[in-house]
Amino acid sequence: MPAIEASLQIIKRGAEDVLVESELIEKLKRGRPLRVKAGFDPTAPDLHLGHTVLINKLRQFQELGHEVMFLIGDFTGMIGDPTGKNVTRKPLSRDDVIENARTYEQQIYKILDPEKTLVMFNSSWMGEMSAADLIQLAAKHTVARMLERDDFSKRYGSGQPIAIHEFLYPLIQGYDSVAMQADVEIGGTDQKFNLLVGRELQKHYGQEPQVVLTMPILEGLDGVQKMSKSLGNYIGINEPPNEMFGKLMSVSDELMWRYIELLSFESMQAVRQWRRDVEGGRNPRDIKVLFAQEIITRFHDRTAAGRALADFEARFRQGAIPDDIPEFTLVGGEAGLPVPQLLKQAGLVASTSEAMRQIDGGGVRLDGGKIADKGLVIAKGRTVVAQVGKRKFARISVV
RNA sequence: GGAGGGGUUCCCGAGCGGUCAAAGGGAUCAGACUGUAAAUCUGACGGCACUGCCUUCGAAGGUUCGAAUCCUUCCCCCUCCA
Repeated sequence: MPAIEASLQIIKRGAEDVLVESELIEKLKRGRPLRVKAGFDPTAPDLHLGHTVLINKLRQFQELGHEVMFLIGDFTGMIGDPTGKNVTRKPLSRDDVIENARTYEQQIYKILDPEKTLVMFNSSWMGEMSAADLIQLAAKHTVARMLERDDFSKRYGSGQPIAIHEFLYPLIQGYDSVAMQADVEIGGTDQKFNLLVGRELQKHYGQEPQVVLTMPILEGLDGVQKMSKSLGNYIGINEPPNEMFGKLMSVSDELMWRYIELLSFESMQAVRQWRRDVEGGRNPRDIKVLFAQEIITRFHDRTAAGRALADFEARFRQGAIPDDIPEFTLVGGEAGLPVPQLLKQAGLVASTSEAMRQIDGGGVRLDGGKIADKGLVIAKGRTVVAQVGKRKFARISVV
């Protein structure tokens, strides 16, 4: 195992907070592998780069010889969230959870070492807890302490509803640490409160409290809100190389540095050099390209990364149509298929109304040429390449 | 248990019998400019068989020639008191 000081440097890289650092040093000094916990929601099996900030950190722990416990919070997922606002969030069945877990494994092992990763489910201990046990657990915390949590106090203060079960979630998450005997728990900064509840509960249950390590939350493509699937501002790690490249290139210059800091495996020295280059007049775009190549190589491979770059250059420097675009065969009437219909059926727009607006706004091209006539009909037997905006393409045959 | 306030289109938020598919802002999309960056400017922003028609203002009924706006019941949220 590497020297304590070196380990500490790696662990702290990019981290927001280490609570409590002296305790971490104590734990490291003992020389045995630490049990490192990180919890994930069972409902979102499509991982995006935001999730990988945490997973990258877990990987670093593994490289230092520690044991990673990847916790899937299926218990709460199976209860579902009865809050009125989230009606879409339906309870998950046992099968859903297992399926999701499998998808998780598939994805996280692009980063983590399967040999050193333990996948766990909190239903295995929470499922056996009785109502009496739960009340006992709830008795270990007070409402006042719960209201210390930032979002609770804000919501309470501004008259937003808080359902009782929301108070239970931090307790359950904290109890997971007890059941898992975690030495370290990693989470986003937004999880800080919950992670600290784990420390409290561990003390109550006679365990040494875990060290809490928080990682910054990665902003989404908009640069403002956190990256999340529901906000649509994410880059999924299973996305095709071209998509990834396009999205990474659309990241703003300021945000780019944030992404590099939290997602790149480049050394700190290399990143510092990039910064100096840009300050000295180098186009930030060049750095973005290098970074995008690294990420695509991580989740696909080097060849795919190269192809994505070449495709990108062709498309946006020379206005060419990309190679692999979705193909559709649509059924038209006697006369053929009106363009708004065609765009809608190919999924390029959400409605024919939108299609018409896009045509009015000059955002629609057929075979590379802008069209202005909303009534245009594509005759049977023709094949056209339709384009809406800069990035949506489809090759459509009308039969 | 009692008293009061409130639920409007993706979000915030105006409207309080006709001129309302509903002001304004944000988000979003498209166009121009670019480095598919930012900023800026322009336009759009419920749906459709689109010069018209259909469905929206918590839900269901009702009054009216006409309702997001008035009435009734129900559901949900918040505040204060207990």
